[in-house]
Amino acid sequence: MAQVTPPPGRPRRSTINDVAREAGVAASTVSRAFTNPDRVNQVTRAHVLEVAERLGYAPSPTARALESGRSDTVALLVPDITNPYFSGTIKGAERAAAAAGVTLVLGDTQEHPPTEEKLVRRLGPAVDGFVLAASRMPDEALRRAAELNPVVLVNRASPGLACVVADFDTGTRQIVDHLASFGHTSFVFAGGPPESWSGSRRWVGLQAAAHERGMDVQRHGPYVPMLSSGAAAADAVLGAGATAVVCHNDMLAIGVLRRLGERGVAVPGDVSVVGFDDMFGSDFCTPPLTTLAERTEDAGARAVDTLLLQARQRSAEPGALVLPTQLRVRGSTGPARVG
Amino acid sequence: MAQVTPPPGRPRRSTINDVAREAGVAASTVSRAFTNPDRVNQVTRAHVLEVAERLGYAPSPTARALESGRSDTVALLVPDITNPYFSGTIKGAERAAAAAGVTLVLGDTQEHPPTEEKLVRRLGPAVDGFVLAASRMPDEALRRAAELNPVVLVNRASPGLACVVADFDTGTRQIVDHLASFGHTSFVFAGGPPESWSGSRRWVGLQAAAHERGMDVQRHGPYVPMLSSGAAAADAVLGAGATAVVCHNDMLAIGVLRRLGERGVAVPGDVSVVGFDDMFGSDFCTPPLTTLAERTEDAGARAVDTLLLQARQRSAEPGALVLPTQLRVRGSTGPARVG
DNA sequence: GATCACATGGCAATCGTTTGCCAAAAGTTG
DNA sequence: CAACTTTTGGCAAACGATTGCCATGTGATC
Repeated sequence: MAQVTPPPGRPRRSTINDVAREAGVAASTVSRAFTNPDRVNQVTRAHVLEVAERLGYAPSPTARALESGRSDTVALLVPDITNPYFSGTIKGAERAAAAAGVTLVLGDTQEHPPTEEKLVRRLGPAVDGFVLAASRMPDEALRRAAELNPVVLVNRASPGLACVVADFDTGTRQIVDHLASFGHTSFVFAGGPPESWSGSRRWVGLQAAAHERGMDVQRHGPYVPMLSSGAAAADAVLGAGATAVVCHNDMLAIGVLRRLGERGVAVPGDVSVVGFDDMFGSDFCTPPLTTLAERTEDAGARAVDTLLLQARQRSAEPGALVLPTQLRVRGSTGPARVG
Repeated sequence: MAQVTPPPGRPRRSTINDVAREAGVAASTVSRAFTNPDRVNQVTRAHVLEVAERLGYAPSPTARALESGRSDTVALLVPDITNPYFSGTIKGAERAAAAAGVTLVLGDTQEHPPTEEKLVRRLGPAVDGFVLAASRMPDEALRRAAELNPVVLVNRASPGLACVVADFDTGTRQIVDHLASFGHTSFVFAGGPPESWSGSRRWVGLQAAAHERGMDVQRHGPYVPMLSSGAAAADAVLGAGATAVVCHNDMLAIGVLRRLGERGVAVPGDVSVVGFDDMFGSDFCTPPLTTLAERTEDAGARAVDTLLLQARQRSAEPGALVLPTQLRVRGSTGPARVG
């Protein structure tokens, strides 16, 4: 019977069986040669590996996952991939995943809770767990997701779930101390989206610290954290006659800087500006931005590590890992103007 | 016989068989209800879907991939995830993948060809294809990879492979025209890594355009395209007494701007600076950078689209898709200083 | 040299789907 | 109403690995 000659297509990828046949052993032996070296004779193993190499064989993660239940894949979901703030988290997660020999699946939730839930549901059966960065999902949805898959949150907390968060309490106090040291007695907070967990933590921290120091603080916004929203925020700050503004994040802060520049307002002469995130670009805008840096790369890496721990050993320890923040003082803050 | 009661672990995810049993149909019917609606009666289908919903069933992409051969997953490999230049490509790829209902796996090759090859080999059996952005792999390795998986390159060309590239020929001519219009009669190119395909395309284009216009151009470098390399590049430019410098990319260009600022050199008064990429931040550095913008987001999206086309129908058309570039003229370029 | 343990390799079941094929049921046609 | 087509659902065989269990062969021990 003539073998069907496949038309000029892609050559079939060789499987464990091809290797087994070619090496004259059973498939199970090939499998063990790869995953369980002690279980097979050294010389057999060497031979198998040699044949595998020659055939260009690589084990199929898919088939492996199906049988073993582990996919050695973790998913990282971020609200907006393009936002440079998340670059660090992504990088860190990538690094930790690569170090652990695990594949990273990246999802963009578009700041949209339903999209996030849909992704979790779709990816769930195929990954070993989720790192949800700045998740917008309601607690209830998070709880449900965590029933089926290990979940670690980044800069978001939810009852019973492990998370990695920045130390906003200390960080915001540093900001307030810094402003106070320059003689500011009040400031404005230009707030971001109400659903943002980080945002509310920041506001709470700023209020508390301001209160401790007897400073006056008022909140404006919410503003969409984009450069273009900076104009509105800046104008509101000027309208309020404030000597300092702390912005929801650097994106907004840089937008504010721009607008102030356009309007001929001196920074920090007339108004001091502070941001959050120390995002890429914050050190080369004009003036360079004073901002509270988070260790986002660490956060991403630690989140993945925590997740893998949780997934491999089923020891679910829903602890919170708090990472220190650091105030980077640059040119956008200075002495309060008098009068 | 007493059923083994699982200790307080994660509840078992329901499978197609659970749904089938609960709905009183065969597993194949459930499968078809999801993937082949016409093949099953409307009311049966509705019932099955209802049961599936109730049980929180989601098909396992893993099992599906194993049988069907398609994983509905594509991998995007970039040299450096953190580099904001790639954000656009990543975003675009994500968008196109999401639109096609396909999962995106992200890999960071760390600008390291062996890492890239290892990733391709490891991920190969589990994905429907690769988008390789600014791949550093030698042509030969690319060819081998493309034998086993569909591959689409971004800003890299290789014989027989589909690619999406920026129109550097036109773009570089625009840069040169722009400089010439300001009276510059020569300029320096601060080059990037020699392996960079984009980099060499840029250099070739600049040379050709300069030659056409009778301008003099010399190449310095290579420089590692990071902010910190800007100092060396800037100093070299000053040493050469050039009136204009075109940098390998914006990262380097901004580094150059900084250094020139530190040294009290006026931009564009003394020296004009041009970059490539229109990376995030290029519009709010000081002065804002004149740069050649690529449509990176489009590139990522088109690459994924091309890849899926190639993967689904096995029509391998190794065409090159050339995307237009756009010169964004900002504050860093101006009239050549005289003398 | 008989006994035993251990190292090693193979058999076969399994993971959760998809899909080719067949059979039953339903509808159509003359 | 017989013969035929079409719709619809089920059976069972893959897909490519992993892994529990068993069989064999080897060397160690007494």
